Formats: sequence, C-alpha cells, structure tokens
Amino acid sequence: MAADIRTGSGPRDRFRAQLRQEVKTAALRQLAEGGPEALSLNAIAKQLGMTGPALYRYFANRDSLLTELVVDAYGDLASALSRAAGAGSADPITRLAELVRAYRAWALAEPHRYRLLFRAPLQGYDAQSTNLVEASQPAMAVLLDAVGTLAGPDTRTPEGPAARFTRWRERHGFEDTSEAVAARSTMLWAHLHGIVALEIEGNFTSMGIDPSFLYEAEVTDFARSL
Amino acid sequence: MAADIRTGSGPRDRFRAQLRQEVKTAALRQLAEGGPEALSLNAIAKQLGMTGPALYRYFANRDSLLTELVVDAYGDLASALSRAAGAGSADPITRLAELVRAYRAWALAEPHRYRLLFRAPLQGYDAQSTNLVEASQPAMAVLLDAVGTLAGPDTRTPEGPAARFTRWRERHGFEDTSEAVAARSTMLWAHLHGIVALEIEGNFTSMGIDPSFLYEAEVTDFARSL
DNA sequence: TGTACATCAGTGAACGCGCGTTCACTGATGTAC
DNA sequence: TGTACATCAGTGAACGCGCGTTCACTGATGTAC
Repeated sequence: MAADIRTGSGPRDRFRAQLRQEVKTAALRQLAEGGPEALSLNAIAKQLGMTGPALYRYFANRDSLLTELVVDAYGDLASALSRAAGAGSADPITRLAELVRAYRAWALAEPHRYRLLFRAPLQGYDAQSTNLVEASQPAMAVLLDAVGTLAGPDTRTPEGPAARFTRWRERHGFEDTSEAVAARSTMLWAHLHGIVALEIEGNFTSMGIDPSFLYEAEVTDFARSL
Repeated sequence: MAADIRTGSGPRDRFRAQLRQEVKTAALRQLAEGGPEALSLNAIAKQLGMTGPALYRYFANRDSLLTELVVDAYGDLASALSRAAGAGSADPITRLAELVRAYRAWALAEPHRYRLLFRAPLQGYDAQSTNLVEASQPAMAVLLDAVGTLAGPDTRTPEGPAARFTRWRERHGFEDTSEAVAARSTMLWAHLHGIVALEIEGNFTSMGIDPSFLYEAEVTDFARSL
C-alpha cells in the first residue's frame, strides 16, 4: 500500500502535486488552531471533502506529512531571513537588525510553524531517514553570514576553548565560518529564541510586558560587544 | 459529583493528601515519558492500581490536576533558585552565576516540568480561576533580587522608555524594583530561557554543540554590561 | 479514431485502541449516642 | 462498650468520541496499439 512518492510531470502528476499542497495547507490550518498534537489525518481529509484513507495515496503516514511540514517551514524561514538580510541598507548593523526583526516577525506570524521547528518532536514521532538538521542549514547559514560580515575577519573567540565548533562546522559544511562567528551566532540565535519563545507562548502578555524593546536591545548589545 | 477539595486534618484526610500526592507523582512520571499531551487520568489510575473514575474523588478533572502540577513546579523552581542564590559566596556576581547554573540544572533535571511552565497551555486547557502568573512570582522575585543586588541602586534604564515596566511592577507587587532592574532581569531571563529551551528540546545535541559555555558567557556578559 | 487494457484515486467497512467523564451502586470506615 | 447511622472510596458499566491504519473494492482516467 505504501504511497509511492513518485515525481513525474504528466497531467496526473500535476493534480497529485496540487492535492499534496492542499493537504499541507489544511494541516497547517489545523496546527494553527489546535496545537501540534491536533494534526489528524482524518480531520484533514474531512476538511478536503475526502475520507481518511485517501490521504495514504499522498503521504506514507502521519509522520511523513509532519516531516514535510517541518522541512517546508525551515525553507520558508530561511528565505524570510535572507530576504531581510539582503534588502535595504548596506550597513551591516542595520542588516543584522533587519534579520532580527524578520526572525521575530516570522515566528509571530506563524507561531505553530515556529514551534514545529524548535520544539522536540512529539512523542511517538520518528523522523526516520530525513535529516532535519540538514533542512535547518540554510536558515543557519543566513545568520552565520550576517554575523560574519559584521564581525569581519575577527578571530577572537568570545569565551571558552576555540575548538568548540570545529566538529560542527566540518559536519555541516560551515568550514568557512570562524569559531568566533559560530559562537557569536549561536549565542545570538539562543537569545532570539528565548524572547520569541516566551512571546509566542504568551508569557510576556500574561505578565503585561511588551517585549519589543528586547529585540532592539539584542542588536545594540551585539554591536556594543564588537 | 464535583470533587470537594476540602482540607481537613482527620485521619481520613491524611490518606487523602497522601493519595493526591501519589497521583501527582504518577502524573509527572507520565509527563516525563510521553510529553504533555500524554497525561491520561485512566493511565494514572491504572498505574496506582485503581480505575479511572476513582481519581475524581481527588481532582475535579484533568485540567485541575494539570494546574496543580504547574503551581507545584513554580514553587519547586523558586526554591531551587533561592537556595542557589542564597548559598555560598557573598560576591553578587558569583551568586548570580550560581543562580544561572541552578536555573539550567533544574530544567535539565526535569524538562517535562520546565515545559509545563513555559509552554503555552495545551489546546483545550482552561486555567480557570487559578492565576498562574501569580504562582510564578516567587521565582521571578528571586531573579529580580539577585539582579537588583548586583546592579545596586542603578537607575539607568538600559533601553527604551522607562515606563515599560511600571504597570507590571504595580500589578505584581514588585514596586521596590527599579525599571532598570526589571528590564535587565527580563532580558536575562529571556536569554536563559532561550538556551535552556533549545537545550532541552535537543537542538544543540542534534547539531553537535555543547551549550555549557553559553550559560557562562551569559554571566560574564552581564557583568561586563554593568 | 476507436478499442482494450493498465493505472490509480477514492470509498466504506473494519480493527484495535484510548480518551474524559457520568452514574448507580457496594462495601468499608469513621462518628454519635 | 456497643449499636445505628452517615460518610466516603472505589468499582464496573456505559456514553460518545476520536485516532491511525489496512483492506478489498468501484469507477474514472490515462496509455498503447
């Protein structure tokens, strides 16, 4: 029965591709409304006017649909970030600021997809063959690039042993990135994630705090630390 | 049928209290193994050698059990933090460092409880009357205190309008905390949360990065910014 | 252009499972006199 | 101290629901000659 994930280009294949996309769209709508555990194949099928088993023509099972949503989301985030980092001012600080704002904006616009990326997979979810880390590389690359441009050929490693990122850089094709840039980028990413995560989970709202200034402070702090 | 949440001290009441505790323990074990959505009253009951409906003698429903777990977790985190901030060195920087390490240690030791605190409530979860923000105050107070001691009577507000935290401080009984301290604390908390969240969700592991140095950098950066 | 055949999308029934919650009831434990 | 009564813990059956997934099958769509 295993759904053959063929890739042809006949007239039938175009219909297939389109319906696959509609399934994903419905899935995202469901995630947006009910949280990650609300993704139900039967419910998606019903929303598309089909019955549950029909979806097995398009996706091997629930997990592979989820995996595809994750991969798509990484791609989407990466292009949002690179659009922000590429456009406008040539001043590297301004570009970093734009990147930071784009990161936040993407997460706030689609918090369910952001969660899909940075929360641990749900219980029972098996990422199988697909390497999700690989899918995250492009987004990470944009960040590394922006930070690298800013820091220039800075070789200072902010803290700790310099070999911290050697393995990581080799493994993921970031050999051109210096240890210092890798460390700074990771730190910036962690900081941004902290603010974003607390914001989309409603922790600031429930405390009555507007977190906007935290993002701006992140950029100025980064600039100050150079 | 509504479970009367009485509080007596007769011999029967002691049994009640004990069984309530056992239910919570079983619930936590379940959360630890299967994620937040794995909390099932029936499964808990089975684990305690009872049938599902019996639990309704002890908790009004699934949501109130969850709420109680959240409140307990906030209390536990607060005491872990205050133990760390109170003990050892009198040097305020060292004490902040201990607090940061304690925050991480608590989250790593019980990631399921950490998630319970800082992830948005599950779909369908209704916090009803219990104010969870209130339950988080003690932990926040420890942080504010540690940062406040460090910064001294510093009245500089790092970024943005000074009135950012006025409402928050009034609402939550932190009138003695300056704007600057509130802002710095929030920022530090967000940063820590970012690292912790990425760490417990396995994002660093899957990338082959050891995030330990990020926590230490957090402290040194904080000290440098004074 | 028309016919014969292969491909494939989608259905409906079924399997086995688990969930929260209600209800009427049994049997044990405590309390009052 | 002993008896009568009230309280309460826990059971088992039931309600209605939803889930992922499999299977045999129908009917439409495309392809080859």
